[in-house]
Amino acid sequence: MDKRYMALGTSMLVLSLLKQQSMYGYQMIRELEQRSQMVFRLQEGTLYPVLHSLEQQGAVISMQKTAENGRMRKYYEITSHGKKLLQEKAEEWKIYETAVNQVMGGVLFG
Amino acid sequence: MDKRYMALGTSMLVLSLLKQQSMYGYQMIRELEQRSQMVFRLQEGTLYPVLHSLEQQGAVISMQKTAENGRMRKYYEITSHGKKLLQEKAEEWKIYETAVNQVMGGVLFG
DNA sequence: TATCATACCTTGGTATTCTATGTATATGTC
DNA sequence: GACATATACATAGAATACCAAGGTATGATA
Repeated sequence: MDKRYMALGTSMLVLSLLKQQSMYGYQMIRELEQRSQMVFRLQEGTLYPVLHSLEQQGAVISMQKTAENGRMRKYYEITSHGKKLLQEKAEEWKIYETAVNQVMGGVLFG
Repeated sequence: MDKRYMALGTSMLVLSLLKQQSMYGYQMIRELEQRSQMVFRLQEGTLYPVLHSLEQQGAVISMQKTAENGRMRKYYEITSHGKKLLQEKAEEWKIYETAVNQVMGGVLFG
């Protein structure tokens, strides 16, 4: 994950994954890589603190489960508060995206 | 300026302003506010260090001028190196923007 | 049994931006 | 003339986001 770009919040991306389905941390890292075509390579040192923080805020809840393969996994589920938070962040992202493109204007080519 | 969002680099926005015309610092702050409809409210404590850093990198050059009103102004001009840098950043921005929208998918509404 | 992939976690550091502050000049207003 | 406001530059210190590097532990593979 490139520091210059991710400051908008790993939390927004994490919440948007969890809105679609409950997941465990390790899985989120793989999912983000896939869905972003390797643009977002989330580090564990980034993700786990973010998850803990989101749980403290009440945006997600966690449940320990033992998978078929015997491994321990900590599944995270988004709460209604988390959904509201995500909605807000998504709106801010749209505003931000528009503003950048407006300023960049002629520089962009696509 | 909201810390969560500007991490992509004030420098990209600054360079894109300077590509269009030479400007002095104070002017850039006003311009960015206008062009982004007040989304980007660059702080002086952010801008000036960025300008100094860009100058050190050779992405811009500065010239002191005294304006008609007698005020001192430090005009900045983008160099060819700066233009190349801007082009790179603009391409990264496009990649990043696409990736976010891909991950966000259903969450976005516009 | 050694190594790899999975799965969790924390500590310490760097980079970016903000807040707060300082200096100085010009302009408008009372 | 005095004072506030806008212009115009600058720096120091704090906050934040993210990463790099390390640790623990289990299951699968060779």
